Amino acid sequence: MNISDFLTSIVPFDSAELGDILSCFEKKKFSKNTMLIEQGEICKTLYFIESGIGRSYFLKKDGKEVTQWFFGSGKFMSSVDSFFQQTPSLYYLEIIEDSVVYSISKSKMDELFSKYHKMEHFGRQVSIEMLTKVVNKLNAIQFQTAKERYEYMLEEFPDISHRVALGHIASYLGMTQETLSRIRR
Amino acid sequence: MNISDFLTSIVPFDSAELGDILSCFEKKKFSKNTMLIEQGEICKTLYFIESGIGRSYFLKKDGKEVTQWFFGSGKFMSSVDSFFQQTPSLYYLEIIEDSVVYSISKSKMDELFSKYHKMEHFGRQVSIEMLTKVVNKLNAIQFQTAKERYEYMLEEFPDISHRVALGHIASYLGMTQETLSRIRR
DNA sequence: CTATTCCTTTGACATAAATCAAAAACTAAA
DNA sequence: TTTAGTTTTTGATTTATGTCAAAGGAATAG
Repeated sequence: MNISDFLTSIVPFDSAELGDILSCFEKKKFSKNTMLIEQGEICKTLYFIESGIGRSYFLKKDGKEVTQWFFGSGKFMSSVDSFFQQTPSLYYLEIIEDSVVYSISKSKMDELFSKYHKMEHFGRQVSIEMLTKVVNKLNAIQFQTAKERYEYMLEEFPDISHRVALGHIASYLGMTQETLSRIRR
Repeated sequence: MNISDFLTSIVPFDSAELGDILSCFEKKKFSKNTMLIEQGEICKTLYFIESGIGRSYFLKKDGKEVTQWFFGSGKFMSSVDSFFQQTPSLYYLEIIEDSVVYSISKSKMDELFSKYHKMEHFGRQVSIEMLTKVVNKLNAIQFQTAKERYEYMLEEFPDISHRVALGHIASYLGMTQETLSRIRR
Protein backbone atom coordinates (compact mmCIF):
# COMPACT_ATOMS: atom_id res chain seq x y z
CA MET A 1 0.00 0.00 0.00
CA ASN A 2 0.97 3.52 -0.96
CA ILE A 3 1.83 5.99 1.79
CA SER A 4 -0.43 8.79 0.63
CA ASP A 5 -3.39 6.43 0.37
CA PHE A 6 -2.62 5.26 3.87
CA LEU A 7 -2.44 8.81 5.24
CA THR A 8 -5.72 9.88 3.65
CA SER A 9 -7.47 6.66 4.67
CA ILE A 10 -7.15 7.78 8.26
CA VAL A 11 -7.32 11.58 8.10
CA PRO A 12 -8.71 13.72 5.24
CA PHE A 13 -5.59 15.74 4.50
CA ASP A 14 -6.05 18.26 1.69
CA SER A 15 -3.63 18.13 -1.21
CA ALA A 16 -1.40 20.96 0.06
CA GLU A 17 -1.00 19.30 3.45
CA LEU A 18 -0.45 15.95 1.85
CA GLY A 19 2.24 17.34 -0.42
CA ASP A 20 4.01 18.97 2.49
CA ILE A 21 3.86 15.80 4.54
CA LEU A 22 5.07 13.58 1.73
CA SER A 23 8.00 15.91 1.07
CA CYS A 24 9.31 15.02 4.53
CA PHE A 25 9.58 11.38 3.60
CA GLU A 26 12.33 9.87 1.57
CA LYS A 27 11.80 6.86 -0.64
CA LYS A 28 14.37 4.08 -0.31
CA LYS A 29 14.93 0.53 -1.38
CA PHE A 30 16.41 -2.01 0.97
CA SER A 31 17.39 -5.52 0.12
CA LYS A 32 16.80 -8.60 2.19
CA ASN A 33 18.83 -8.91 5.41
CA THR A 34 19.43 -5.17 5.74
CA MET A 35 19.62 -4.11 9.37
CA LEU A 36 17.93 -0.78 10.02
CA ILE A 37 18.62 -0.49 13.74
CA GLU A 38 20.72 -2.42 16.20
CA GLN A 39 19.67 -3.21 19.73
CA GLY A 40 20.85 -0.43 22.03
CA GLU A 41 20.83 2.33 19.41
CA ILE A 42 18.39 5.18 19.60
CA CYS A 43 15.95 4.92 16.74
CA LYS A 44 15.99 8.19 14.82
CA THR A 45 13.97 7.12 11.81
CA LEU A 46 10.45 5.89 11.24
CA TYR A 47 9.80 3.70 8.23
CA PHE A 48 6.69 3.08 6.20
CA ILE A 49 6.71 -0.17 4.26
CA GLU A 50 5.28 0.27 0.79
CA SER A 51 6.21 -3.23 -0.27
CA GLY A 52 8.22 -6.01 1.30
CA ILE A 53 8.50 -7.22 4.88
CA GLY A 54 10.45 -6.25 7.97
CA ARG A 55 10.62 -7.59 11.48
CA SER A 56 11.79 -6.50 14.89
CA TYR A 57 13.55 -8.96 17.15
CA PHE A 58 15.74 -9.12 20.17
CA LEU A 59 18.37 -11.47 21.49
CA LYS A 60 17.73 -13.40 24.65
CA LYS A 61 20.52 -13.91 27.14
CA ASP A 62 21.17 -17.34 25.67
CA GLY A 63 21.73 -15.69 22.27
CA LYS A 64 18.50 -16.84 20.65
CA GLU A 65 16.62 -14.44 18.39
CA VAL A 66 13.05 -13.69 19.28
CA THR A 67 10.84 -12.01 16.71
CA GLN A 68 8.79 -9.28 18.29
CA TRP A 69 6.71 -8.05 15.35
CA PHE A 70 6.30 -8.31 11.62
CA PHE A 71 5.79 -5.25 9.42
CA GLY A 72 4.14 -5.79 6.05
CA SER A 73 3.00 -3.53 3.28
CA GLY A 74 1.10 -0.46 4.47
CA LYS A 75 2.51 -0.44 8.01
CA PHE A 76 4.84 1.82 9.91
CA MET A 77 7.96 0.08 11.13
CA SER A 78 10.05 1.21 14.06
CA SER A 79 11.06 0.41 17.56
CA VAL A 80 8.11 2.40 18.88
CA ASP A 81 9.29 3.35 22.32
CA SER A 82 12.82 4.04 21.12
CA PHE A 83 11.60 6.32 18.34
CA PHE A 84 8.99 8.24 20.29
CA GLN A 85 10.79 8.44 23.59
CA GLN A 86 14.35 8.46 22.21
CA THR A 87 15.49 5.67 24.46
CA PRO A 88 17.83 2.82 23.48
CA SER A 89 16.04 0.29 21.33
CA LEU A 90 15.35 -3.10 22.85
CA TYR A 91 15.12 -4.52 19.36
CA TYR A 92 16.87 -4.98 16.09
CA LEU A 93 14.94 -3.87 13.01
CA GLU A 94 15.63 -6.01 9.99
CA ILE A 95 14.34 -6.08 6.44
CA ILE A 96 13.62 -9.71 5.60
CA GLU A 97 12.41 -9.33 2.02
CA ASP A 98 13.51 -6.84 -0.64
CA SER A 99 11.45 -3.77 0.23
CA VAL A 100 10.44 -0.28 -0.83
CA VAL A 101 10.11 2.00 2.18
CA TYR A 102 9.56 5.66 3.02
CA SER A 103 11.59 7.01 5.87
CA ILE A 104 11.23 10.11 8.03
CA SER A 105 13.41 11.44 10.81
CA LYS A 106 12.22 11.96 14.35
CA SER A 107 12.72 15.71 14.09
CA LYS A 108 10.75 16.01 10.84
CA MET A 109 8.01 13.89 12.33
CA ASP A 110 7.83 16.11 15.39
CA GLU A 111 7.65 19.16 13.13
CA LEU A 112 4.70 17.64 11.34
CA PHE A 113 3.02 16.81 14.61
CA SER A 114 3.29 20.36 15.84
CA LYS A 115 2.52 21.97 12.49
CA TYR A 116 -0.64 20.00 11.80
CA HIS A 117 -3.27 19.24 14.38
CA LYS A 118 -4.52 16.63 11.91
CA MET A 119 -1.15 14.95 11.91
CA GLU A 120 -1.20 14.64 15.67
CA HIS A 121 -4.64 13.09 15.31
CA PHE A 122 -3.25 10.71 12.72
CA GLY A 123 -0.45 9.73 15.10
CA ARG A 124 -2.90 9.05 17.87
CA GLN A 125 -5.09 6.90 15.68
CA VAL A 126 -2.16 4.85 14.47
CA SER A 127 -0.87 4.42 18.03
CA ILE A 128 -4.23 3.19 19.25
CA GLU A 129 -4.54 0.78 16.38
CA MET A 130 -1.11 -0.60 17.20
CA LEU A 131 -2.05 -0.81 20.86
CA THR A 132 -5.11 -2.88 19.95
CA LYS A 133 -3.00 -5.23 17.87
CA VAL A 134 -0.45 -5.72 20.63
CA VAL A 135 -3.23 -6.46 23.09
CA ASN A 136 -4.59 -9.06 20.68
CA LYS A 137 -1.24 -10.73 20.46
CA LEU A 138 -0.92 -10.65 24.23
CA ASN A 139 -4.25 -12.41 24.62
CA ALA A 140 -3.25 -15.01 22.06
CA ILE A 141 0.08 -15.67 23.73
CA GLN A 142 -1.30 -15.71 27.22
CA PHE A 143 -4.42 -17.82 26.89
CA GLN A 144 -4.20 -19.94 23.85
CA THR A 145 -2.61 -23.24 23.02
CA ALA A 146 0.27 -23.39 20.56
CA LYS A 147 -2.16 -24.39 17.81
CA GLU A 148 -4.57 -21.51 18.48
CA ARG A 149 -1.67 -19.09 18.52
CA TYR A 150 -0.69 -20.19 15.07
CA GLU A 151 -4.25 -19.58 13.92
CA TYR A 152 -4.08 -16.08 15.38
CA MET A 153 -0.91 -15.54 13.34
CA LEU A 154 -2.66 -16.61 10.15
CA GLU A 155 -5.43 -14.09 10.84
CA GLU A 156 -3.24 -11.19 11.89
CA PHE A 157 -0.65 -11.63 9.14
CA PRO A 158 -2.36 -13.53 6.34
CA ASP A 159 -0.02 -12.12 3.72
CA ILE A 160 3.12 -12.72 5.77
CA SER A 161 2.63 -16.13 7.36
CA HIS A 162 3.80 -18.05 4.32
CA ARG A 163 6.64 -15.82 3.30
CA VAL A 164 8.88 -15.82 6.34
CA ALA A 165 11.08 -18.45 7.97
CA LEU A 166 9.37 -20.89 10.28
CA GLY A 167 11.82 -20.09 13.05
CA HIS A 168 10.87 -16.40 12.90
CA ILE A 169 7.20 -17.19 13.27
CA ALA A 170 7.81 -19.72 16.03
CA SER A 171 9.69 -17.24 18.17
CA TYR A 172 7.09 -14.54 17.44
CA LEU A 173 4.45 -16.92 18.80
CA GLY A 174 6.52 -17.89 21.81
CA MET A 175 7.13 -21.48 20.91
CA THR A 176 10.03 -23.50 19.52
CA GLN A 177 10.31 -24.17 15.84
CA GLU A 178 10.00 -27.88 16.51
CA THR A 179 6.59 -27.31 18.06
CA LEU A 180 5.46 -25.09 15.19
CA SER A 181 6.67 -27.61 12.67
CA ARG A 182 4.56 -30.28 14.39
CA ILE A 183 1.51 -28.00 14.43
CA ARG A 184 1.74 -27.15 10.77
CA ARG A 185 1.78 -30.79 9.79
CA MET B 1 -2.52 11.44 41.78
CA ASN B 2 -4.63 14.42 40.88
CA ILE B 3 -5.98 14.70 37.32
CA SER B 4 -4.83 18.26 36.68
CA ASP B 5 -1.32 17.45 37.84
CA PHE B 6 -1.36 14.50 35.52
CA LEU B 7 -2.51 16.55 32.54
CA THR B 8 0.09 19.25 33.05
CA SER B 9 2.84 16.72 33.70
CA ILE B 10 2.54 15.68 30.07
CA VAL B 11 1.50 18.87 28.25
CA PRO B 12 1.87 22.46 29.49
CA PHE B 13 -1.79 23.48 29.36
CA ASP B 14 -2.41 27.05 30.43
CA SER B 15 -4.93 27.65 33.17
CA ALA B 16 -7.81 28.57 30.82
CA GLU B 17 -7.35 25.40 28.82
CA LEU B 18 -6.96 23.37 31.95
CA GLY B 19 -10.14 24.78 33.41
CA ASP B 20 -12.06 24.02 30.24
CA ILE B 21 -10.74 20.48 30.11
CA LEU B 22 -11.43 19.77 33.75
CA SER B 23 -14.99 21.04 33.38
CA CYS B 24 -15.63 18.13 30.99
CA PHE B 25 -14.81 15.60 33.68
CA GLU B 26 -17.13 14.58 36.44
CA LYS B 27 -15.89 13.48 39.84
CA LYS B 28 -17.41 10.27 41.20
CA LYS B 29 -16.90 7.81 43.99
CA PHE B 30 -17.30 4.09 43.42
CA SER B 31 -17.19 1.42 46.04
CA LYS B 32 -15.48 -1.93 45.84
CA ASN B 33 -17.00 -4.46 43.42
CA THR B 34 -18.72 -1.83 41.25
CA MET B 35 -18.89 -2.90 37.62
CA LEU B 36 -18.29 -0.04 35.22
CA ILE B 37 -18.69 -1.93 31.95
CA GLU B 38 -19.83 -5.40 31.02
CA GLN B 39 -18.25 -7.52 28.33
CA GLY B 40 -20.04 -6.85 25.03
CA GLU B 41 -21.13 -3.28 25.85
CA ILE B 42 -19.71 -0.33 24.00
CA CYS B 43 -17.57 1.71 26.34
CA LYS B 44 -18.83 5.30 26.30
CA THR B 45 -16.86 6.61 29.25
CA LEU B 46 -13.20 7.04 30.05
CA TYR B 47 -12.18 7.04 33.71
CA PHE B 48 -9.23 8.57 35.48
CA ILE B 49 -8.42 6.98 38.82
CA GLU B 50 -7.53 9.57 41.42
CA SER B 51 -7.40 7.01 44.20
CA GLY B 52 -8.28 3.36 44.47
CA ILE B 53 -7.83 0.46 42.07
CA GLY B 54 -9.69 -0.98 39.12
CA ARG B 55 -9.09 -3.89 36.82
CA SER B 56 -10.23 -5.15 33.45
CA TYR B 57 -10.91 -8.84 32.96
CA PHE B 58 -12.65 -11.22 30.65
CA LEU B 59 -14.27 -14.60 30.96
CA LYS B 60 -12.75 -17.56 29.20
CA LYS B 61 -14.98 -20.14 27.56
CA ASP B 62 -14.65 -22.31 30.66
CA GLY B 63 -16.01 -19.42 32.75
CA LYS B 64 -12.76 -18.49 34.44
CA GLU B 65 -11.96 -14.83 34.98
CA VAL B 66 -8.75 -13.53 33.51
CA THR B 67 -7.42 -10.17 34.65
CA GLN B 68 -6.20 -8.15 31.72
CA TRP B 69 -4.90 -5.02 33.41
CA PHE B 70 -4.79 -3.17 36.70
CA PHE B 71 -5.46 0.55 36.95
CA GLY B 72 -4.07 2.37 39.93
CA SER B 73 -3.94 5.98 41.05
CA GLY B 74 -3.00 8.41 38.28
CA LYS B 75 -4.02 6.16 35.38
CA PHE B 76 -6.75 6.25 32.80
CA MET B 77 -9.02 3.25 32.92
CA SER B 78 -11.09 1.99 30.02
CA SER B 79 -11.48 -0.76 27.54
CA VAL B 80 -9.19 1.09 25.13
CA ASP B 81 -10.30 -0.30 21.80
CA SER B 82 -13.96 -0.24 22.78
CA PHE B 83 -13.76 3.38 23.88
CA PHE B 84 -11.75 4.74 21.00
CA GLN B 85 -13.18 2.63 18.25
CA GLN B 86 -16.68 2.24 19.72
CA THR B 87 -16.69 -1.51 19.33
CA PRO B 88 -18.08 -4.03 21.85
CA SER B 89 -15.80 -4.39 24.83
CA LEU B 90 -13.93 -7.64 25.22
CA TYR B 91 -13.57 -6.90 28.91
CA TYR B 92 -15.39 -6.15 32.09
CA LEU B 93 -14.20 -3.09 33.99
CA GLU B 94 -14.48 -3.47 37.72
CA ILE B 95 -13.56 -1.30 40.68
CA ILE B 96 -11.82 -3.52 43.21
CA GLU B 97 -11.11 -1.00 45.96
CA ASP B 98 -13.18 2.02 47.01
CA SER B 99 -12.13 4.68 44.52
CA VAL B 100 -12.38 8.31 43.53
CA VAL B 101 -12.50 8.69 39.76
CA TYR B 102 -13.03 11.37 37.13
CA SER B 103 -15.12 10.33 34.16
CA ILE B 104 -15.57 11.80 30.72
CA SER B 105 -17.79 10.76 27.84
CA LYS B 106 -16.48 9.74 24.44
CA SER B 107 -18.18 12.72 22.78
CA LYS B 108 -16.72 15.23 25.25
CA MET B 109 -13.32 13.65 24.82
CA ASP B 110 -13.58 13.92 21.03
CA GLU B 111 -14.59 17.58 21.38
CA LEU B 112 -11.49 18.23 23.44
CA PHE B 113 -9.32 16.41 20.93
CA SER B 114 -10.59 18.54 18.08
CA LYS B 115 -10.69 21.79 20.04
CA TYR B 116 -7.14 21.57 21.35
CA HIS B 117 -4.17 20.48 19.30
CA LYS B 118 -2.39 20.05 22.65
CA MET B 119 -5.06 17.64 23.81
CA GLU B 120 -4.55 15.49 20.75
CA HIS B 121 -0.86 15.53 21.56
CA PHE B 122 -1.64 14.51 25.11
CA GLY B 123 -3.76 11.64 23.81
CA ARG B 124 -0.99 10.45 21.58
CA GLN B 125 1.56 10.54 24.38
CA VAL B 126 -0.67 8.59 26.72
CA SER B 127 -1.42 6.03 24.02
CA ILE B 128 2.24 5.48 23.31
CA GLU B 129 3.02 5.13 26.98
CA MET B 130 0.30 2.52 27.28
CA LEU B 131 1.60 0.78 24.20
CA THR B 132 5.05 0.56 25.76
CA LYS B 133 3.60 -0.92 28.93
CA VAL B 134 1.61 -3.54 27.06
CA VAL B 135 4.71 -4.49 25.08
CA ASN B 136 6.58 -4.89 28.37
CA LYS B 137 3.92 -7.18 29.71
CA LEU B 138 3.96 -9.14 26.49
CA ASN B 139 7.70 -9.69 26.77
CA ALA B 140 7.33 -10.76 30.37
CA ILE B 141 4.57 -13.22 29.58
CA GLN B 142 6.22 -14.58 26.51
CA PHE B 143 9.79 -15.07 27.60
CA GLN B 144 9.97 -15.30 31.30
CA THR B 145 9.41 -18.04 33.83
CA ALA B 146 6.54 -17.81 36.27
CA LYS B 147 8.89 -16.42 38.90
CA GLU B 148 10.30 -13.70 36.66
CA ARG B 149 6.80 -12.72 35.64
CA TYR B 150 5.89 -12.16 39.23
CA GLU B 151 8.95 -9.95 39.60
CA TYR B 152 7.82 -7.95 36.56
CA MET B 153 4.45 -7.49 38.29
CA LEU B 154 6.13 -6.16 41.42
CA GLU B 155 8.02 -3.61 39.31
CA GLU B 156 5.14 -2.52 37.12
CA PHE B 157 2.56 -2.30 39.91
CA PRO B 158 4.52 -1.85 43.13
CA ASP B 159 1.63 -0.12 44.84
CA ILE B 160 -0.95 -2.67 43.69
CA SER B 161 0.74 -6.04 44.04
CA HIS B 162 -0.03 -6.39 47.71
CA ARG B 163 -3.53 -5.00 47.69
CA VAL B 164 -5.36 -7.27 45.29
CA ALA B 165 -6.43 -10.92 45.46
CA LEU B 166 -3.82 -13.50 44.57
CA GLY B 167 -6.14 -15.05 42.00
CA HIS B 168 -6.43 -11.73 40.17
CA ILE B 169 -2.67 -11.37 39.94
CA ALA B 170 -2.18 -15.00 38.92
CA SER B 171 -4.54 -14.72 35.99
CA TYR B 172 -3.03 -11.37 35.01
CA LEU B 173 0.34 -13.11 34.83
CA GLY B 174 -1.03 -16.08 32.93
CA MET B 175 -0.55 -18.68 35.62
CA THR B 176 -2.75 -20.51 38.09
CA GLN B 177 -3.14 -19.25 41.62
CA GLU B 178 -1.57 -22.46 42.91
CA THR B 179 1.58 -21.67 40.97
CA LEU B 180 1.67 -18.09 42.19
CA SER B 181 1.13 -19.19 45.75
CA ARG B 182 4.13 -21.53 45.43
CA ILE B 183 6.25 -18.76 43.96
CA ARG B 184 5.43 -16.30 46.70
CA ARG B 185 6.49 -18.74 49.34
C1' DC C 1 26.37 -27.33 -11.34
C1' DT C 2 27.99 -28.53 -7.01
C1' DA C 3 29.18 -27.53 -2.31
C1' DT C 4 28.29 -25.35 1.69
C1' DT C 5 25.24 -23.42 4.69
C1' DC C 6 20.88 -22.72 6.41
C1' DC C 7 16.17 -24.25 7.39
C1' DT C 8 12.78 -27.77 8.54
C1' DT C 9 11.28 -32.15 10.15
C1' DT C 10 11.31 -36.12 13.15
C1' DG C 11 12.24 -38.81 17.39
C1' DA C 12 13.24 -39.63 22.36
C1' DC C 13 13.22 -37.73 26.65
C1' DA C 14 12.84 -33.98 30.37
C1' DT C 15 10.38 -30.49 32.83
C1' DA C 16 7.68 -26.42 34.24
C1' DA C 17 3.37 -25.58 35.13
C1' DA C 18 -1.59 -27.21 34.93
C1' DT C 19 -5.11 -29.87 36.97
C1' DC C 20 -7.53 -32.14 40.56
C1' DA C 21 -8.46 -32.56 45.34
C1' DA C 22 -8.54 -31.23 49.93
C1' DA C 23 -7.00 -28.85 54.01
C1' DA C 24 -5.90 -24.58 56.24
C1' DA C 25 -6.28 -19.70 56.95
C1' DC C 26 -8.57 -15.63 56.64
C1' DT C 27 -13.02 -12.41 56.48
C1' DA C 28 -17.38 -11.05 57.15
C1' DA C 29 -21.87 -11.84 58.82
C1' DA C 30 -25.17 -13.25 62.31
C1' DT D 1 -17.98 -15.92 69.25
C1' DT D 2 -19.79 -19.00 66.09
C1' DT D 3 -20.85 -19.81 61.40
C1' DA D 4 -20.48 -19.57 56.62
C1' DG D 5 -18.05 -18.06 52.81
C1' DT D 6 -14.06 -16.93 50.47
C1' DT D 7 -9.16 -17.07 49.55
C1' DT D 8 -4.76 -19.28 49.97
C1' DT D 9 -1.77 -23.14 50.63
C1' DT D 10 -0.20 -27.83 50.07
C1' DG D 11 0.14 -32.46 47.87
C1' DA D 12 -0.19 -35.91 44.06
C1' DT D 13 -0.53 -36.54 39.33
C1' DT D 14 -0.86 -35.28 34.35
C1' DT D 15 0.26 -32.90 30.19
C1' DA D 16 1.75 -29.66 26.73
C1' DT D 17 5.69 -27.99 25.24
C1' DG D 18 10.76 -27.58 25.62
C1' DT D 19 15.37 -29.57 24.96
C1' DC D 20 18.70 -32.29 22.76
C1' DA D 21 20.19 -34.80 18.80
C1' DA D 22 20.30 -36.05 14.14
C1' DA D 23 18.72 -36.54 9.47
C1' DG D 24 16.53 -34.69 5.37
C1' DG D 25 15.54 -30.64 2.18
C1' DA D 26 16.13 -26.01 0.16
C1' DA D 27 18.51 -22.09 -0.87
C1' DT D 28 22.59 -19.47 -2.01
C1' DA D 29 27.25 -18.54 -3.49
C1' DG D 30 31.18 -19.55 -5.96
